[in-house]
Amino acid sequence: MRQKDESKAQDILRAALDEIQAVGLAGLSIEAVARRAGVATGTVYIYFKGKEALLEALYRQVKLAFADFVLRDDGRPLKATFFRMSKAYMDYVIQHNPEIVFVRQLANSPYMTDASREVSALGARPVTAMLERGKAEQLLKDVDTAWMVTFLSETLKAMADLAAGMPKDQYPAFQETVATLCWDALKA
Amino acid sequence: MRQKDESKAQDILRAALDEIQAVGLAGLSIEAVARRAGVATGTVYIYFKGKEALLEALYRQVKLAFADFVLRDDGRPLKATFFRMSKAYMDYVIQHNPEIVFVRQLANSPYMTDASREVSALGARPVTAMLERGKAEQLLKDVDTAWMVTFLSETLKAMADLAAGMPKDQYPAFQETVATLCWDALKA
DNA sequence: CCGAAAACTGAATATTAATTCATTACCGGG
DNA sequence: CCCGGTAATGAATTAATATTCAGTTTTCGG
Repeated sequence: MRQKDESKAQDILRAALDEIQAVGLAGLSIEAVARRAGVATGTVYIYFKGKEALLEALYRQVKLAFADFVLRDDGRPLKATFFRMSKAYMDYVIQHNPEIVFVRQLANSPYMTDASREVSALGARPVTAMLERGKAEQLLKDVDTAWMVTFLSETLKAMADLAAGMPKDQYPAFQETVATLCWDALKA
Repeated sequence: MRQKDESKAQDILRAALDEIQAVGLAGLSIEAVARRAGVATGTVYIYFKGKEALLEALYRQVKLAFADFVLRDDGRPLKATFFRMSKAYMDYVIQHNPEIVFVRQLANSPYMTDASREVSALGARPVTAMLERGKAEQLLKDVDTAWMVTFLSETLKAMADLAAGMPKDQYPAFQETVATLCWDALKA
């Protein structure tokens, strides 16, 4: 009996991501996704129960890939870890524009399910852990961790956007500056 | 002959805004807007050419209202001014949450037209002026002003969002905390 | 090589929602 | 108080697109 080709599921997710960047979540059609992935519309329904399930799977994949990219707290001195993670975060935003666009658009859409919300918290886990350690070591302010996570995530995201159209040679200095602003904001 | 009731156009725009907050731009239907505004679906088309025109009119109105919202640098010591403006900015975002949500969602959607992009340009002047003064007085870091403006605006916007569903009595402390984070980030 | 089981197809169907329009309700002037 | 005209209505129309499914192709074990 013939086997499902799992790389096809990847093709479809990738096609959906690119299509969303092109026409937005509101303008996304399964037909366009299928065409872009080089399969028939019906095939999409073999790999995903429906549009909602497809978007949920995509969200999950994007968020978990992100967590991998930013990497775990490696136990080096907090400030070094903080800077490394902050810079990695900005790198990710710049190198993965379609993913960022998708996540932003899904967040306040009717496709945002509770399951996706859970995955989102999971993706923020490494950042959360690092900030908890900083608070425990009294190197960071005694401020609600959830507030800090939002502060750091949203600030880095917004600033990385700013760097999108910047000459490459200015970027390292920019990155250092932004990480310093964030560090100064949160340090005790 | 019967007159068009212009307050009805306002009702429809308001209903669209609230509906978008409830179901997102992707889930917006004219029927739901009409129901919320207490008119028939056809009536929407008397006041707006179509869905796209409605959204463009709404965007224009929201952006111009935001531009009218002026925070003056009153010449008091910089830190006091910084805190007052930061808090006022968050107040604005909280009091106009539906508008903020709408603007964010439209920005990454196919409804974002060039006309809307033009309307968007105004607004950050008072913040810029305050930051320039701080740099001149050497109270703030010597960092590109445009970067600082983005940092402050986007951070305050993101954090104010977080406060949207917070018990009222926690808000003043939250506001103070966030303003302090931003001050510590930018101070020399 | 064959048969079967599952993948794959894409046209047909169902659904959803934007837009239209024939009809009715309402207002203001004569 | 009645009439002309516009506002308002909401069911019908149209358009787009999500989903299904009967038929076809591919793969794989024997």
